Amino acid sequence: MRMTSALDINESVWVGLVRAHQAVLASIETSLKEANFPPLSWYDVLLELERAGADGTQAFVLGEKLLLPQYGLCRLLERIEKAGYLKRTRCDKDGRAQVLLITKAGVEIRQQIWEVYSAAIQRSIGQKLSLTDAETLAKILVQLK
Amino acid sequence: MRMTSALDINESVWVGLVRAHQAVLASIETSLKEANFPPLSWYDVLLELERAGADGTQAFVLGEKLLLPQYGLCRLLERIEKAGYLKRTRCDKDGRAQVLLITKAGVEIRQQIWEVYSAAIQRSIGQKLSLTDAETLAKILVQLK
DNA sequence: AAAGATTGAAAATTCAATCTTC
DNA sequence: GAAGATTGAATTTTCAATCTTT
Repeated sequence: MRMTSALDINESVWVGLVRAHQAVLASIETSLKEANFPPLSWYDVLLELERAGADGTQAFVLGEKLLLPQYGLCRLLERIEKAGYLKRTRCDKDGRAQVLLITKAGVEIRQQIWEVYSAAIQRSIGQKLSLTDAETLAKILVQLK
Repeated sequence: MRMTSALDINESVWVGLVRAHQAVLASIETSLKEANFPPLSWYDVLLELERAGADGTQAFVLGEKLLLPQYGLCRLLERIEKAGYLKRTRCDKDGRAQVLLITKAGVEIRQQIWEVYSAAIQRSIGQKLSLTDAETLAKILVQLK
């Protein structure tokens, strides 16, 4: 009789990671879409800008944090700005760079999105895992970064 | 002193899931791109077709397995067929349906992709987790489906 | 030249139909 | 009418430049 090899277990982890990620993500994106809210990527941007406060954030710093390619960030910011949730301004210190500021409307939508978003997280994670399994999971996942 | 609430832990799980997934995925996609191989979605299709054997697979069954929307599957199959890795044929039993067959070239590329793919999995998972952590992780992730 | 940002064109994804067969 | 598949148009993503400032 054959034992499960170390090779197989890593494949199982990957398959599990893909399935779990896509299940939770689908649940979240469906909730957002039903509420007529923008996609999750907008939330990530708005949260970072809100955390940065009145000084704003440099665009390229945001890009590094969110692991977005230059053009990806640029086009994402274009759309969010067009929707009125952020402002892009030239940086005083460095003419090449941009400083990003969240608008009042941006703060409001971020809060509204969070209500739907966090409820979806509770539904798709909180209701499926025991507290101890959730804690164990969070601890192990950190090692994969 | 404040305890971590059950609410917070679920957020941590979600953040961990997103980060871990994207780290491993990035490693895999980078390896595939370096080797000039098609994206991962092609692999999933080819693997299913290879498993199905000489009888092939009905397209809509594949779509359900891979959780793809009708149009998404249709356009994916278009591209893979155009690359010569599968054939789409009308189903005898049901004129609405399609039977998919992997080609010889498809079998070959699937095998080549797997060599790169599995190596990337070992690097981004196997080298970061102990065997027991990997086993625990796989077990807990299944519950999130 | 390097860093930060932008853009045109191509490819992929999505939405909302539509088409064909049952 | 419903199931399976396709398609036109719109949006988003990607690649490969290009532009501006340091």
